[in-house]
Amino acid sequence: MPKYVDPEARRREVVDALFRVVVREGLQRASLRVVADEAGLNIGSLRHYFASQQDLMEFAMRSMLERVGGRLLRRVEEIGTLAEHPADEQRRLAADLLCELLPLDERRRAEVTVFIDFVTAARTNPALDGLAQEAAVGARSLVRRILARLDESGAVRPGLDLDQETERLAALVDGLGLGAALHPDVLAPETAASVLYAHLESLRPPAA
Amino acid sequence: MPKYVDPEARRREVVDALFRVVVREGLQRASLRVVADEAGLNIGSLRHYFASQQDLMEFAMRSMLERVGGRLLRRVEEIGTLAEHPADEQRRLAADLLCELLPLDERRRAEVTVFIDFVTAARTNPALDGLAQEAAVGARSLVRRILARLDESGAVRPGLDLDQETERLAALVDGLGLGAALHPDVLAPETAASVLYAHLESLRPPAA
DNA sequence: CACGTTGTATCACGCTTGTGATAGAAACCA
DNA sequence: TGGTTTCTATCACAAGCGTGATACAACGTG
Repeated sequence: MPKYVDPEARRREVVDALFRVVVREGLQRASLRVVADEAGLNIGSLRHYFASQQDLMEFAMRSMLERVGGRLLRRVEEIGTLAEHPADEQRRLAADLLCELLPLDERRRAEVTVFIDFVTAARTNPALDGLAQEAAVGARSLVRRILARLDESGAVRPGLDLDQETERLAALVDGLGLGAALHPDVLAPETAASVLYAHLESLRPPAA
Repeated sequence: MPKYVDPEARRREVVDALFRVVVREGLQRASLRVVADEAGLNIGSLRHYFASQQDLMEFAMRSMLERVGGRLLRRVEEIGTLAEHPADEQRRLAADLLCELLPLDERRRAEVTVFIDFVTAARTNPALDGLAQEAAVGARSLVRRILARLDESGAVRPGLDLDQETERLAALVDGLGLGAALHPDVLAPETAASVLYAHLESLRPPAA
């Protein structure tokens, strides 16, 4: 009982293929023909689902951001109200959450890698620039919310400049992700994670 | 009295042209023809100074790293023995130095931008990978040396894990540079600098 | 059955790419 | 001056690119 192909599923397959190509050979090698091959599709079929190359790129980047963003938001949900946990655990949970943005396994490594390529490409590609901007704002908003919760429940030193700390933490995560993704030999992913945990520990209130 | 062209100067001109193209349109658009045009040269002339495209890319990346690295080392020299200054100023000088890696003016913005493009390209370009590795190691070595000096002269809290703090500071600078270069509207370069200064202040010894 | 939609597959076109080959001008040296 | 090296300029080629056009099978629907 054959049916029409689910176009949404097809698009997802194509995007997955594109991600594999990007991880393996970089965004600049992700031409329509190469992506089509990787997806086991004819270029004509691929073009039936994506009107143009720009269209594919834009859709792929949006998909990536939605996946990562969705995962993060879901994890925020799971944690729920941080205030129910002891302060040590609150900071640990916050770090766990942000570890989603570090290349600690194959999945996350792929996501970080693809993210880097798209974000840098967005600088000179107007079609992607809006999404990159969105991602930057969204990431800061998430970090800010985490810090605010920690602050409200007394899991971090009082009187912190949350705006400043948001930028510091966001930049730290970006830098750790970048370093661990591009130079795992120089910065081991586990080291990156431990630095992140230590950073959050450095925000804890004084012992007395 | 015409003389033979200084090939070294010519190569430098070509590399400068390449940098301009990369800043303006991205590394991906920096083809031999485009770079030659930007340099006001014929592609044939360009190829007289660079055997191949890979050769040009490699030479350009090495040039960039030497420029930035040289500037940093020179500034370390200028500062000399940090221990001669009061602790507050030592930390400020350290931050000043690292600000060389933030896009605080056109020159630094160009350098950071080109750096990002080359380092990400290096991931899938074996010819550039060694240089990128070198840069990553060198940056950490520099940061480590700065922190060690601050530590020796008591300008930072005693008992710090210098390895950990090196990675934290290096990642922070990377993240701030990346954010401010790619999304200056979201992260103003001056904000990035102030975050960097604040970070070093957070390492100061307790008041008592 | 017939008809419109959806999906797959190919061809051709114009363009850009890196590169090999070549020719000739310009500069230097003997 | 003649000869060698340095430099500029151009052509041709194969390869890859995005894309428009088209043909045809597969499918769902009336």
